[in-house]
Amino acid sequence: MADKPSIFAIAGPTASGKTEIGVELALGLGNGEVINCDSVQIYRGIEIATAKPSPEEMRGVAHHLIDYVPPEVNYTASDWARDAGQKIIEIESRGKRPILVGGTGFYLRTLRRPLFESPPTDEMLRNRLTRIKEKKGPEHLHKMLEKVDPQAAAELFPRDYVRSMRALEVFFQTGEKFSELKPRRIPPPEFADRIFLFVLNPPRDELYQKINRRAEIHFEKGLVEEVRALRKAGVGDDTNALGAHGYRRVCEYLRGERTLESAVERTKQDVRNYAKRQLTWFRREKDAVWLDGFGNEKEIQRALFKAIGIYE
RNA sequence: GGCCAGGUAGCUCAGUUGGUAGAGCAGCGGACUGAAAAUCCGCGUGUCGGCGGUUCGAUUCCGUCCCUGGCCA
Repeated sequence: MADKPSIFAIAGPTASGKTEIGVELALGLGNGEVINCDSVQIYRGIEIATAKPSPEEMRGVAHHLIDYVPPEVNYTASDWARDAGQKIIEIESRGKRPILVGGTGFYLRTLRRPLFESPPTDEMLRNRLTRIKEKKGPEHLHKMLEKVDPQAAAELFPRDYVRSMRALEVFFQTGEKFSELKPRRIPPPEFADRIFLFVLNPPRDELYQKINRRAEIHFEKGLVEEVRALRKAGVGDDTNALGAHGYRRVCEYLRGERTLESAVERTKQDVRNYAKRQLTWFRREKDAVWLDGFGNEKEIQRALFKAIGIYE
């Protein structure tokens, strides 16, 4: 265990400077390679509003799991955990150091503590359940779940249809109850306890200002045109890719459901609320080491280097 | 300058036939086991524009002043 090196993970809210400090760390280690841990940067073709690192920002550091899934595919946390796990092994086999960088807390948790064995999403079934939800309301799915798996239902809020739906899907696909499958944990991968998590935590008001500014820049840089082109190429409004921040609101605008101005404002709000939820998520990761500032600040970078024992 | 309508939570507003007030949004906290940039749960004290007056008691009625918007000069 001591013979294998640590794997560092940089997390934190959107716009907190994860990319910068991640690259800095890779360079500091001398042989680091970044593995993306962001559920949207995964997708190819969606660019402007995703904060994907540019070649200049990468500064020669190799980046993995970016731009490698077509936008019409719905990629999931378990897909990422599988791919990231393979990448870690592959990178280490070449004698390099993988660094996980990204703000999708669920992905990171799934990598460290694998989900229990359950079938992949059945799109047909999900569509059917979605139609039931739209027709009879989210609570109806919860009522259905109460009948087949009362224990799982008891742990969910009736309106939380995403979770009711998944529990129903698992039951219909396997005949087994979600609540009974849940304790059957898959053991964590070998590298799980070599992962050391750092969380950026900039001052809230500054973070929000940066988020607001960023959203405006995305629209100025042609976000609307990008969405138009994607839709023309056949990417559906209901895909994960076009559900991302900015994209989602632009789709509503293009469907005539809101004004362009309200799309900009609503996007800012979406991202602010999301940043807050990310912080809530990472507070739950008890082993995380918090870095109170933006990742592009020298002081914060020094704090990180000091914490992991790299001295300049 | 005159007339009218307003000034109530960070914003938009509701309300109190006089007993010091409440929604939405924002914001804050939380949950999260194959959609996670998703989905869901919880949290509402603020000189009710200022100053006087009437009243046991005024944010509510009266007077006056200030501010905003509209109309008329």
